[in-house]
Formats: sequence, structure tokens, C-alpha cells
Amino acid sequence: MNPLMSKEEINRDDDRLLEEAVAMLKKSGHRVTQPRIAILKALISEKGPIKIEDIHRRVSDRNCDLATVYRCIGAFEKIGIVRRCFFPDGSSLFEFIVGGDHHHHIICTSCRKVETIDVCVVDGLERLVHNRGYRNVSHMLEFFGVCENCAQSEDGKTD
Amino acid sequence: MNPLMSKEEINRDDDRLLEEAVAMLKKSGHRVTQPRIAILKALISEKGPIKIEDIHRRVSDRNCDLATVYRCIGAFEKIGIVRRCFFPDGSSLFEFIVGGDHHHHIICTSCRKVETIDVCVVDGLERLVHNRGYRNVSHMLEFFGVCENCAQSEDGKTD
DNA sequence: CTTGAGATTGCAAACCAATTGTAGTAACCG
DNA sequence: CGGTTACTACAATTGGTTTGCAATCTCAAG
Ligand SMILES: [Mn+2]
Ligand SMILES: [Mn+2]
Ligand SMILES: [Zn+2]
Ligand SMILES: [Zn+2]
Repeated sequence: MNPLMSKEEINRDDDRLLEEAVAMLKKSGHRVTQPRIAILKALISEKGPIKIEDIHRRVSDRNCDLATVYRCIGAFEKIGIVRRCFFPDGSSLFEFIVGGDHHHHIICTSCRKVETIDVCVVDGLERLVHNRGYRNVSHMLEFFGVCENCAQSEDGKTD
Repeated sequence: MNPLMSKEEINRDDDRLLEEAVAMLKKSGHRVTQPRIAILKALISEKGPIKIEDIHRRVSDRNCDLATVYRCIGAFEKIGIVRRCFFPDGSSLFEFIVGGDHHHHIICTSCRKVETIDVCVVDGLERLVHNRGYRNVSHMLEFFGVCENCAQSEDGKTD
């Protein structure tokens, strides 16, 4: 995200992303419903991986059921609107990926803060996998570690 | 795994790995119990990621409870005897990593077959993450795709 | 070898994220 | 506008994982 953008420009950008996602919904034969719009907005404004439960909390004032969030995210994943990420403990997060560049994350195992890594050296390897006969190749890469803040507060703990 | 090794040599190698894992157990202050030995043997003979339930199935004749498998694997993970891998659907597998080189996998999203990739281009990036102030840095990388067999049988399906 | 402290296990119950069934609602096509 | 039917809310259910606890096993000290 460009740090030079004003808030209006950011919101305009968010609107564009929403429109793009809505277009993908329609194109894949899905209906554009109020819960789906609300969930998409939550995903877009988060600008990073987010838990299903947190999505639900954000849209709950509009009374969108948790089961609906699960079903929508499932649909979004199939369509390619969101992508699944993992915590080292195995729990899943979902990230809005429409109109964004391929990237990966550093997740602090202590405070769960998420940082972005814009480099991806894995694309070359995907070709290698393709050459082994695999089709529909994708990959997932996450880095884990203890961030500077947490390392300081933890002092001499090995953890 | 060296394909030139005889079965006896492979078994000897498995025994060596078991001893090494047992040593790690002792060193970390854990007791060497019969269920733990059985689970370690199952992990070693599998030579790849395996589901908790499958581990339990393999050792069930010795009457090791499923809860015990969960607890042991949890301990093994902390000690560094096993490492967690992921299926694209979010389910977890565990792999014996003692005495083995760092590597990654290609998982067929159709038949769930697991292949090994011995190359890891990510090690360099870990240093980069470390330079960002992170400590205790690790990473996880998985490739997903449809293997040659499955692609053939699926014919023209887009999946 | 024997013994005791306490780590570990088996078993059953609890837990909780995720899924499912269904009747009602809302999207959207003509 | 209606009519079709995809979608949603709600509640019940599932299935993988965790937990509490009494019985058991490990292992080090004697
Ligand atoms: Mn991201
Ligand atoms: Mn492996
Ligand atoms: Zn942190
Ligand atoms: Zn396959």
C-alpha cells in the first residue's frame, strides 16, 4: 500500500477493490448479497490475514450469522477472492487477494502481529513442480518468529 | 533416502533414528514410555508426513489411546522431533525430522500423495527476516498441485 | 534389587471450531 | 413488478482436539 496516498484515495482504492470482487462474484454465477458485501468490506479494510471469528465480529452489527461467514469465505476461496494462511498452531486466517501482488508474511509467534514480505523466491520453484508433471500448482509460504517488541519484553527467555 | 541401501541397512538406519529421538526425549527431561516408542517407530517408518489418526491406527494394537498420541506429538513438536505440515484444507500432518535434511513437499490436492522437494531457497530469506529484528525464525513452505496420475484420470476437468 | 515420587496414560467427558438441515428471505432475470 | 431459486438465519450436529482424574508406569535414589 502506497504510504503517500491520502485517506480519500485509500477509500477510493478500497471501493475499486470491492467492485472488482463483486464482479468476480457475478462472473462466477454468485449473487451479490448484503452479507457478502459486508464480509468483503471487512476483508478489504483489514488489509491482511484475519480470523473468521473476527470477520464475524466486525459485521455482526448488521446481523450476519457466523455460519454465513464460513459459507461465504468458502465460496470466496474457491473463486479466488481470498486465500487461506496458517498460524503455526494450525488455525486458519483469510486474506483478500484481489488486485494485490503475490506476497507472504512474517507472523510473530508471540503477539501474532503480521508483517508483509513482498519478495517471493518461490515462483521459480513452481515451474519446477510443474515440470514434475503437476498441474494447477500453487504454494504457501509463511515465516514465523518473535518480533523485536516481544523479544525485548521476553528478555532472556529462550522460548 | 538412499535407494542403494538394503532393507537391513534401512532398518539399522531407522534404529539409529529411534535412538537419536529417544536421546532427545531424555535430554529434555521426558520419560521414555512404551506409547512414545511405538509412536516414534510409526513416525520413522512412515518416512513422510502422517495424520494423527493414522499414527493411532498403527499403534492401536498396542492399545495406545488417541489422546496419548495427541499429547505425545505435542511434546515431540516442542522438543523438535517432529514438525507440523499442512494440507490446503487446513488439516495438520506431522513428520519425523530428526537426522534429516531440511526439505519441503508437493502435495497432490486430489489423491493427497506427498512428494519431497530437497531444494529450499527460503533459507536466505530467513536471514532477511532475522535482519528485520525477528528471533527464533522459522518458515513453512508447501506446494500444492494435481499430480500426473490424477490429472490424467480427471481428463478435461478444470477442478 | 527395591521403592517412592511424580510423570504419563487410559478413559470418559467436555470443548469448540466448523458443518449441516431447513424454513424463510432476498436477489435478480425476464 | 412477480417467480424462481440461491442464499441466509437459526439451531442442531458433527468430529477433531483437549482436559480432568484415578490408575499406572518410569526411573533415580537408596
Ligand atoms: Mn498479506
Ligand atoms: Mn518430508
Ligand atoms: Zn510480537
Ligand atoms: Zn494425485
